[in-house]
Amino acid sequence: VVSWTALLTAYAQNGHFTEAKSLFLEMPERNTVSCNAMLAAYAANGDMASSRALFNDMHGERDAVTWSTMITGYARNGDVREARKIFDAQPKCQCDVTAWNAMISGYGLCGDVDAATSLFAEMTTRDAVTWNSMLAAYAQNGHILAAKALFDSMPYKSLVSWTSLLVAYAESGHIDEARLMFDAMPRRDVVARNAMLSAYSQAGYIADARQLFDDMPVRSTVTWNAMIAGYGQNGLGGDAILLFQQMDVEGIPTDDITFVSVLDVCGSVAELQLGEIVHREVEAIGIEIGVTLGNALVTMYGRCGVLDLARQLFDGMPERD
RNA sequence: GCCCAUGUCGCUGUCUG
Repeated sequence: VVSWTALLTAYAQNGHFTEAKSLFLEMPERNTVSCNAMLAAYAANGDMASSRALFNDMHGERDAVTWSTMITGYARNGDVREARKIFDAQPKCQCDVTAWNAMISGYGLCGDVDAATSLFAEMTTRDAVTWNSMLAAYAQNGHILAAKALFDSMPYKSLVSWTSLLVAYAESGHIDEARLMFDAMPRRDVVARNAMLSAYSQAGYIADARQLFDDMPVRSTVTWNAMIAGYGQNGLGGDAILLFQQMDVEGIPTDDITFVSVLDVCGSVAELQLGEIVHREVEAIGIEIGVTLGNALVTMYGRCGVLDLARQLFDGMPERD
């Protein structure tokens, strides 16, 4: 069961929902852990109805993970009310911090900062994630002052806390504050550096962004994506394209967002030829063209004036939003 | 008794703009 479940999760986390599902159905044996994994897989695929059906079947087989998986599933699929119902339906003796944390995050996600705050206040046992979840709820909903106040009162600050606040400053246009946070951080990882890189480019400080990029000891796909998007957003489409090509040369793994960013640049500077090359590359690599990539391709062709191709792609999309 | 599978917090993107 352990290896079947591990495989199921691997499929689900790489977007192979169909394979995950048939694996689940073919498993010789299922337990709470494998059912929990499938609950999460359904939720990641937006299928809360199936998730709920399985949850209902799990009656005596539910554990703490089951409950928090359902809470997160509903929250991420835009149904906080149902998430809260699940939260309230938990056996009361089950004081699982993770479920509380998930519920706070759910409220943060849907913008209900007040509900997050009161839940946070009710908690008697908080862990590091609890504090960070509350911080994120403030930070991601524009409550910068509240975020800062909470940050200052936090018993333990992790990289997550620092980065959350840094991003909140950057996105509200307080680049100097963001930079102060970055400089004051006790240590920095690749996520923190990526956040600062984006902060620079959002503020138009593209040279600082590039400097940071060059100085980074470790770069992730997100780093490259952020730099490419930064060039694009600052009107430096040529540099964006160069960087994309360098990614290829250096064998850096790409993802959907890489292609979306590059296609966006192609569209904005009407680089039809490169857009077509990227399109072919996407197909060559065999990435599935889902809504995200499909939208980017349609937009790119549209901006380049190739409306018939844009329309053809649109018609061929298996899913649209 | 211990180890291996599942859940909660921070970074990048397209349309609407």
